[in-house]
Amino acid sequence: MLRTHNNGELRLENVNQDVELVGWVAKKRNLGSLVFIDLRDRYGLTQLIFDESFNNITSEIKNEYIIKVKGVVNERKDYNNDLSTGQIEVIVKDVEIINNAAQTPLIINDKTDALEDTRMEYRYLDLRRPIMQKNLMTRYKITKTIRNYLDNLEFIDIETPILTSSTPEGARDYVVPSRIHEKSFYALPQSPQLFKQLLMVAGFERYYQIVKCFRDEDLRADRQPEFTQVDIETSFLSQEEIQEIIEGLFTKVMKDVLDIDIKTPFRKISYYDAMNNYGSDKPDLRYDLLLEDISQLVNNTEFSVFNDVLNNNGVIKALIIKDKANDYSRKKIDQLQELAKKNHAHGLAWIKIENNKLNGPIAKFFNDDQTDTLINELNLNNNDLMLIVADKWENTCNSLGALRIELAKQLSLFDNNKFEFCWVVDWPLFEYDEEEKRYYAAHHPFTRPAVGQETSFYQNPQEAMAQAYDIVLNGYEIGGGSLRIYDQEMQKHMFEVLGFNDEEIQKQFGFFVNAFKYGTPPHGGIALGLDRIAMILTNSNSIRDVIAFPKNASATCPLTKAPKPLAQSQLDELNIKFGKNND
RNA sequence: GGUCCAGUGGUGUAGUGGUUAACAUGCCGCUCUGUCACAGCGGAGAUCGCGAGUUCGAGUCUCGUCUGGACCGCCA
Repeated sequence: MLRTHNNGELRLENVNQDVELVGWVAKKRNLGSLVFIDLRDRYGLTQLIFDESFNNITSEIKNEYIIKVKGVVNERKDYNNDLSTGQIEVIVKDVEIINNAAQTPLIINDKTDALEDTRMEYRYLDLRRPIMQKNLMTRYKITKTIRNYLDNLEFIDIETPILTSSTPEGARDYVVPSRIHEKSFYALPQSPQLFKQLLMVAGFERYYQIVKCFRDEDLRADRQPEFTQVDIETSFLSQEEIQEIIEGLFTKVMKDVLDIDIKTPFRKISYYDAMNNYGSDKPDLRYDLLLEDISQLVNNTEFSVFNDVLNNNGVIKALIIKDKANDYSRKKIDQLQELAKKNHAHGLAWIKIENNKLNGPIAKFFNDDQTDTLINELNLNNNDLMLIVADKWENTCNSLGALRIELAKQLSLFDNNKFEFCWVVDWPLFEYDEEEKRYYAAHHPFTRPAVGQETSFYQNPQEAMAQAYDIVLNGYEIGGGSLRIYDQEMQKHMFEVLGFNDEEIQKQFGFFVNAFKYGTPPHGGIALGLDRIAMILTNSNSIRDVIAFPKNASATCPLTKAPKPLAQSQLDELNIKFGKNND
């Protein structure tokens, strides 16, 4: 052993003990005949002190060198309250350089200001920063807690294949060419959905897996092409029973990881209420700032945009920002308008309340009565600002929802140490694609229709609701689940609504549909996004900060440079040839 | 596929058409016995992502291109 203690554990009670420490040189402070070195390992920092007899060797020691020291623990003259070991130091009696280090391209410190690009290229150095170590340890704590919790509830961890079969619908698949079977490909799973349902058919009753999933779609700050899902499936449980299990899981995670007590049961909000009130299907409940439907208050103004929208089944909604109109200049409002347009609003109207009157470009369309109605019904006061979108329901909600989030940031409406969970329930079963003139499954094609709609969902698909539920934390969708169809006929109808004929069903999902013949239990489950959960619990801005080796925004790995071209011999073995124009 | 932002010593930034490209940090050297973002003094280090254009003159303006980031589409 190179050490008797780690760099985070020595305390006052160790004073006068002989110790041996090893670690990386985090910082050297040279005061001439007295040199301090902060020695770092994953447990923390310990201050070493060298007298002038070590001058030859301390001048040789640079940042990130690995050194081993023998010494005596000493009480410091001045405590450093920022360090767990801040009351002691080690007076060095002997030192050995274990390894040297080149100048690092980034500063190994929580406060590094290296850009993401540099951090990714030298990820192993980035991960040496205490904050990143803490993030990954938090992630580990989360998975460990989840495993313990589920193990105690008699869930069993079963692995499902990574090399599997491509399925239509859903995200683009990552595919892997088969060497043995020419012109055939495996697909990497977008989720173990079908396998976990088959495990229910098999009779395991309670399954979980913390598993990598793959989707070949464009990335975002909270989206990676490979990501980790806590995949859970149960038999014979109701939606409420499944939700209780998950609420228990998060209660335990929040307690064990952050020592925070959360309240259960979580609020349940229907999809339509979430959209109407928060302008999002994943509402951030840490603050109010609700969308107000003002369609009925402005339905007889002279403003043609409002009238056109109302005549075309659109809605007019507003965000009311109390007592902040003076803080919102024309320029700032224009920026908000850009954001609204990005989210598919045609425009953003605004009204400021000044001297108990409406002010702004559209104020002139309101007569005195309409003005009074608006002010009274909405309890408007001077210096209030109204941001108004008039559009199709979905566009109105979504664009104001985006503004709500932006305004909350600008006005500091939320506390980063607050955690507000909720369930979003009562989802539509289908979405209709106007261009392709067909229905798509809103959740996935194995979702059970709501109670009472089992027989009619394929006659009136547009009205069918799903027994699906998303779990939302602080405005992020951290999981989604549903009760599944377990009736063979119903599953067949589902595929029919989605436009599959018998032959296609057999070809794409035959193995799955056939399994339903042999006694399939009622079942349902959920998949939780581990990366997002870890991102939120570590207060990170991106899931890349809780993934050891993530891909960058263009889906490449800056460290290994993947994906890369293959050697010709490999291509030959796989029988892959490129066309003349794209070789 | 689209929109927007960025690219300047090792790292992160400033530089808004005009001298020798500035600052912080890191690095190197010297001084210093209580620092902990140590301090002080000195030093090295950048053909300003790449290519073309406008101009007497381009880090700065234009076009193209590459790279990175945020978002929209997409993500059942």
